[in-house]
Amino acid sequence: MLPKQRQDQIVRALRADGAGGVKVLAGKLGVSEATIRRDLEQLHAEGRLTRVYGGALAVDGGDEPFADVNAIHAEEKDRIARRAAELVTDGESLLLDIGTTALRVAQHLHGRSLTVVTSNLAVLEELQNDEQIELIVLGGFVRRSYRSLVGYLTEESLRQIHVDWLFLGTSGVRPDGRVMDSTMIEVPVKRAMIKAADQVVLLADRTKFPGHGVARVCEPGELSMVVTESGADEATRAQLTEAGVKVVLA
Amino acid sequence: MLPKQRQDQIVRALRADGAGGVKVLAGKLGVSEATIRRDLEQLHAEGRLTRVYGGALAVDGGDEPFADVNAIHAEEKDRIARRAAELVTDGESLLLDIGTTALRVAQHLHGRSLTVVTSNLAVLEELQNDEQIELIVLGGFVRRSYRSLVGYLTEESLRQIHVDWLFLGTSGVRPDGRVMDSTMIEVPVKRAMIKAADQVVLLADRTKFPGHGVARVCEPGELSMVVTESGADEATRAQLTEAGVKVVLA
DNA sequence: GCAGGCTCGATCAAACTCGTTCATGAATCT
DNA sequence: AGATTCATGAACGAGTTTGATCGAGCCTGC
Repeated sequence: MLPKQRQDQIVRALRADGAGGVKVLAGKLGVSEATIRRDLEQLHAEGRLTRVYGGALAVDGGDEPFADVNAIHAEEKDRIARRAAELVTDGESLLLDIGTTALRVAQHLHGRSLTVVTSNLAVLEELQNDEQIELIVLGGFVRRSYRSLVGYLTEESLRQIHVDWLFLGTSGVRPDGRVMDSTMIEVPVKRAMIKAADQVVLLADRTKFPGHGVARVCEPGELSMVVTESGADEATRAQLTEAGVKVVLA
Repeated sequence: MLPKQRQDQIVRALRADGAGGVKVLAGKLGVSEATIRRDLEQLHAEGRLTRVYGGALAVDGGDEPFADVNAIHAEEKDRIARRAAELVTDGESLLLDIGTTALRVAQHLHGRSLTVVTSNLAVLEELQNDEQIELIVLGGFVRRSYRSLVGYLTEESLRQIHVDWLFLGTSGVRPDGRVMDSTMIEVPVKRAMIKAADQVVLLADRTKFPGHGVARVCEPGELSMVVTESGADEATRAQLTEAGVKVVLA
């Protein structure tokens, strides 16, 4: 990427988020923090952003809280996401589900050569400026509360593609191994996603074992792998293993 | 290949990708980096691209988005966008094209009860938090430099929907009334958009009359209306009127 | 108000890019 | 045929960008 392009993207990223930390920007754009600092200095001199300690603010909407920049990550959930990201080899394609779980996976994909397909608007924002990643957005109706795309357009788009990996979130896994979800409207999309992937990986921290949900997404047999953590209910894990699902502890 | 041909191709490549590095262009065109540098120097002198360290950027010519330097005709372009937004009645659906022109229309839609369909990521960002608006995103490959979605997924999504209004941007309208675009890759998407709308409205400020572009988007007869401003070339306007297009001055 | 962790700018070496120069070969002119 | 023009690629020194490192300064929690 050209230096000028990178600087344009920094400005764009700040417009989207209101603010950005040096470390975050460096990760997003795949360069060192030193380079980001130099860019910020230059852009500040040009009046295209406001430099602050730890990062920069967008120049117009500069009243956003900067606290988010140093937000603390939920360490455990992040470990699961990191483990999931390690499963994928460069050059492969993956499908990221709706929800924060999938967003966390996306955060670990920066700088890698991958094709990412998603209906998750938070993932789109996260990876929008990452040149390395070929990003494909599924169509659909914007569901603001969940920052996602749903509906028949999404399902139709899924029928047009096929990927190596699917990373699926869930509201909970029932004791018999069935994967559940709390919102009906997402279920047809999740089913279509399962059909569009070779490997279906479920991401679920220990609080999802066992868990509830009104809508059944799929049977355990439809999963290839479950990434979870130690502390997840033994019986449910056994049920999954029996169904031929590989259970990985992050 | 002739030098002129090669230079045209460089300009075309930049329009498609937004920017290009010397090394990348040399590889693409099968010549040495020295030759590319000489070409870039010459094209820069002709104003057909912007030279930057490491390569070149596409020049702001067509309905080219997000180059940050478009504060020039902002006032006039905004008047056209406002006029366009007034055409739509609450409860109706509209399709917004790629580009800054469509983004400006979106900025005038806040708070209204409408269904907005788009493949423009800037429009998505603009309307994402507007509860009143039902927002539908077309699928597709993310084209970062233009903040848009393109490709067969986009076209396929367009086949699934139909809207009342389409607001179309352009790089220029030829003297015979043909609507042109500067980037080939957008054309199939724009054609699919035209098919998916009852009323096709072209938005074009006076600098687009007459204008050029490598790719033909549609014949004047396919348009329902053109919103422009006084000062736009009379002859071209007459040509449009003759083709049955209503020409509105903002 | 103190300690520990971050962030900062400065500095340096390595990698990259730039414009210039020169030699080569093809096409055109004399 | 010989001379001239022109585009091209290789080579080179100068200038630019980048990432790593380091000491100084700033923030936060105790």
